[in-house]
Formats: sequence, structure tokens, C-alpha cells
Amino acid sequence: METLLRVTNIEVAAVLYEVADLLEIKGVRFKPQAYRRAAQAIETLPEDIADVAREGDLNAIPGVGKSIAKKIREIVETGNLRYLTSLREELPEGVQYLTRLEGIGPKKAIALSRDLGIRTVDDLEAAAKAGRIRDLPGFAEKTEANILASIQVSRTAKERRLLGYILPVARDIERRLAAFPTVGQVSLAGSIRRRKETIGDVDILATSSHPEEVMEVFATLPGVERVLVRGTTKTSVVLSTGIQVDLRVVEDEHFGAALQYFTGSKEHNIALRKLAIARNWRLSEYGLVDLATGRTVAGKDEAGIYRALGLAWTEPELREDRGELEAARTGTLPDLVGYDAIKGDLHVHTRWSEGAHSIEEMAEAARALGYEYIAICDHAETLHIAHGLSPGRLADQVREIERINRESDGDFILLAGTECNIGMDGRVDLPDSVLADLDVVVASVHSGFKQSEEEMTGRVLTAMHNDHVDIIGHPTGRVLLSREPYRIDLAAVFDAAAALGVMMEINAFPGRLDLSDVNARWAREVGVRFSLGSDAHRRENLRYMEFGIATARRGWLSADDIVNTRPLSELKKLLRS
DNA sequence: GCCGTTTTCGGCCCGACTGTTTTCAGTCG
Repeated sequence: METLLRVTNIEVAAVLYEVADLLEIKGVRFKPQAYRRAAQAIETLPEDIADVAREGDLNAIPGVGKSIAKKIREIVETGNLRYLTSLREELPEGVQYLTRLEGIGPKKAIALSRDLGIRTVDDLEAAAKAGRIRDLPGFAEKTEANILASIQVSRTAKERRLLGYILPVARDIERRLAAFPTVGQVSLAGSIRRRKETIGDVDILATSSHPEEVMEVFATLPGVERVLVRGTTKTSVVLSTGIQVDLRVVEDEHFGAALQYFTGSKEHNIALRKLAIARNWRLSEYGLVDLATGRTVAGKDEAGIYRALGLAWTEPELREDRGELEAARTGTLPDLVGYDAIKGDLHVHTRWSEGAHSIEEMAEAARALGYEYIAICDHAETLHIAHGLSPGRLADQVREIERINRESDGDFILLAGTECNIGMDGRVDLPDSVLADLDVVVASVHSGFKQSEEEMTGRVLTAMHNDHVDIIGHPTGRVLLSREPYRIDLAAVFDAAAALGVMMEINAFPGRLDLSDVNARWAREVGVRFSLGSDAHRRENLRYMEFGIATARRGWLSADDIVNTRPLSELKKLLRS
């Protein structure tokens, strides 16, 4: 019975989010925020919510009280929530889809539905084109035109994108703005500054004594297709690639407060503002103001705001309201791994399997990044589509690596490795005698994603019990925006990893970032060590390491947690055989 | 509906921009 009905954390959160949306449309105050907070906590909860509902204490989850706990139990036990069903029935059909359009909120959606019988975006488009919307009270021609424009935008843009794809685009805009004479400071803000794995839109903050000139420059940058909003200090545009970019310009004295505010997350900011309110202060993008005296307490720099509130400055990657403010208050924030802390890449492919460049070309590129070593980890034989290496070809490759090392001046070392495949039964596709001759063995799952949780967990645990396996590659198999992680008991895997000294990879390839930030944090708490690998398939990909480091930082990891922050001599002691 | 370094009851973040309005409501982030 129980095993038939396995509700995931994401599914429970989705139900609560929808409740929040519908309550908001109804105009109910405060409850939407309560439901969203609970949903967010469940989404990032390491434990399985179904297990907590059955055996644990739901009320221990922040944001979950008596009422929401009861609803969670209903969802876990029945797969449904009657409260949600009745909310859906109460509201005109389709209203929640209309509010997803830019510029349409609860009030407009209800009016459109009630007065014109609009149920879908297609209905809405037809009504706007027929000029039937302009006659509704509170609507006019402009609104009608804007609705048509938002429908267009919703069809082309709006989907989230990979951090690795969008960060270079954002940095390019940042550089162009910084080059403009009347622009002072410029910074990325929002989720991109927090380095979230996927990004909805790009937020940029700048200072200038002539904000309107900057608005003009920004609105006419190359690649800008449409201007959504154009004010004196704030402009939003859509690029031809469909990416939305928001620019806000403030005065120098407000830069710190504005940067804090626009970096978010929203939940982090709300928590911060509550701390301000407790002192009879007000925190806004203009600064921290003492309400009793009207005096500005802080605002010019970001650290000053945290300091004034009795907090240590908190790295943007941590600002998700996942306990960072408590840690900032008590001086227990982690010493996050730095973006320059990595001494070598432990997951690199070459032309020998599916890569584009030779061993020497990859080595040269790695050296240029300042690395001391990299591990060449091409696929083994069973991964035919990736031209995996047979034991014989792998032996050739090892000899080639040894030759290159002999001929180099010794301040950069190539490690001989493999990314072998974990088969359906958990055995890897190279014999022990071959593995024993390698410096680094990464083992990864590349097939059979539909196995049951028990089978997949057993399979990975079997691989980990092979004494030669050093690292489990991309441990959940997810592909961002396209493939869910496979079902696996991560608690069991992490426990085994800590006990056996097997490392968990944080695969830095932009579409993977696997382990994720939340899972990495969980694994760290259990005592797991990590290996960062770019999974580079060509030399330019070595730079993907940055996104792996970002994920590690979002997972509260410090340099000590990551083996390839260490010099080669120390790394070798941590490899198994 | 949740929560407590002023509170177990009474609060719950704050301001810019737009469009439709004669002073503001709705929406967004």
C-alpha cells in the first residue's frame, strides 16, 4: 500500500504552492506567504517528506504548523488535498493560468474571467484582438495592447536557463555598462549573483549621476529586442535570445543597500527586514533607517547593513533563508571554498573517447588556468556511443600519459584515470587489474535510469565497495531542465561514502551540477568528502569548474571538504589505491 | 497559517512603474 503511493517532496511542495497561488488570487492575506514558506522548506528538505509525515515531526520543519502538517499528511496518505480541490472549484476556471502572464495579477484575471468568460490564453488573445477588453472598467487600449505583447513574450521567453549559459551573457552586458563614462559601480544581482543553477532573468545594478543616460544606453544595447519597462531609474528589456534583463540605477550612497536588496533571495530579505523591524529600523533598497531619529544607519556598502544588524556579511550563494542568518548572528558561517581554490580537475575527457582535444591540448589549457594536475578520465568500453576505451587502449593511453609526464618539467602532472560505467548489477566495466594501475577511478551510472530505488541504490553501493573506485560521478544522474534524478537512497549512499572514503563528485558541467547544492550540504553533514570535476569534453569546458565551485558554495562547503583543493601529494593520500 | 532576544495574540517587507485615474490600484520583484 505505502510503496504504491510514493509522494515526493517536490510534489507536496507543488500542491502547497498552488494553494498559495489560489489563496492569493482570492485576495486572502498572509496565508499565501505561510504556504509558500512551508513549500520552500519541503522542497529543500533532505529527508523524504513521506517518511517525516509517517514517523517524524512535521512541526519541526520551519513554516509548518498544525494546519499545514495535517494537510501534508493528507497529501502523503491519499495523493490529494481536498482543500486544494475546493479552492479550484471556488475560483473561475483558468484564472491561475492568466496570472502567469506579465502584467496580469489576481484582480485583472478575475475581471477578465468574470466579465468576458475568458478561460485560456487563447481566449484572451482573441478578446484582445477583437478589442473587447478595452471596455472593461479599469482596462483601456494600452492594457489591451500590453496583454497581446505579454502573450507574445510568454510564448518565446520565460523559461529558465542554465547558469552556465546565462552568466557569460550577463557579464558581457555588465562590461558594456561599466565602460560607459557616467556609470560608477556595476554589479550583477538577483539569482545570478547567488549563482543559482538555473536563472529566470538577469538583474543588474549600477550607480550613476545621470541615470536617464544609462537607461538610454541600456535600452539600445546590441541584442536588445524589446523594451518592457522604461523608467528614470529602472528599465527591463528582452534580448533577441529571449532573456529578460532588468537594470536598476541608484546613487552611490545607496549602492550597498540596493545590492543587498536586489540580490535577494526574497525569503532572505524578508528575514533580514524582520531583524530590522525588531530594532525599530526600516530596511529598503535605500538603506537601513532608524525610524525614531530618521537617521540612516547603513547603506553605502553591503557589509555595513549586515554589521548593523549584528550579522557577519553573508556570501550571496548562501542567501536562501536556509539558516544562514542564524549562522551569521552566531559567527558560525562556513568558510566557503574560494573560486580560486581548485588545484586540479578530476574529470576530464579527451579525443581518446568522446572529447574534442588531445591529452596534451587539455593539459596545456589546464596549465593556463593555473592547475597543478588534472585526471584524464575517458569512458571505458561498454559506453560504445562515447567510444569507450578497451583495457588495451586504456593501457596505451596510460603509457602516453606517462610519456607526457616524463617530458614535462614536473610542475604539472597528468593523472591516469577512467570514468568507468556502473553496470546494471553494480559491477564496473574494467577489470580490477586494470583499475589498480590507474591513479583515479571515477565510476558513474549512464543507463538503466528507470530502475527501482532499491535496485539503483544497491547498484551504486556495489560499485562503491570496489576498492579501486575513488569517486562516484554525477551521483544522481539529473540533467537540468530535462531529466529528473534517478531514484536512489542518498542517505544510504552518503553513509557508505563517509565510511568507505569514497568521494562524491560535484559535476560542474552546466547541465548537471550534480550533486546539487542541497544534496552536497546534506552529504557534508554526514562527513562525505567531495571531488569537483568539470567533465570537460573540450578545452574550453575546463572553465565550467566555476559552476561546480558555485554549487559547492551554495552547499556550504569549504576547501577542506573538497579533495582537489589540495596539492597533489595530499590528494594522493586520499585516493584509495 | 505561522510565530516569538519586546509578543501565545497581533502582527506579517517595501518601493518603482504603469495605466487609468483625478488621487490611486494593480502588479512586480
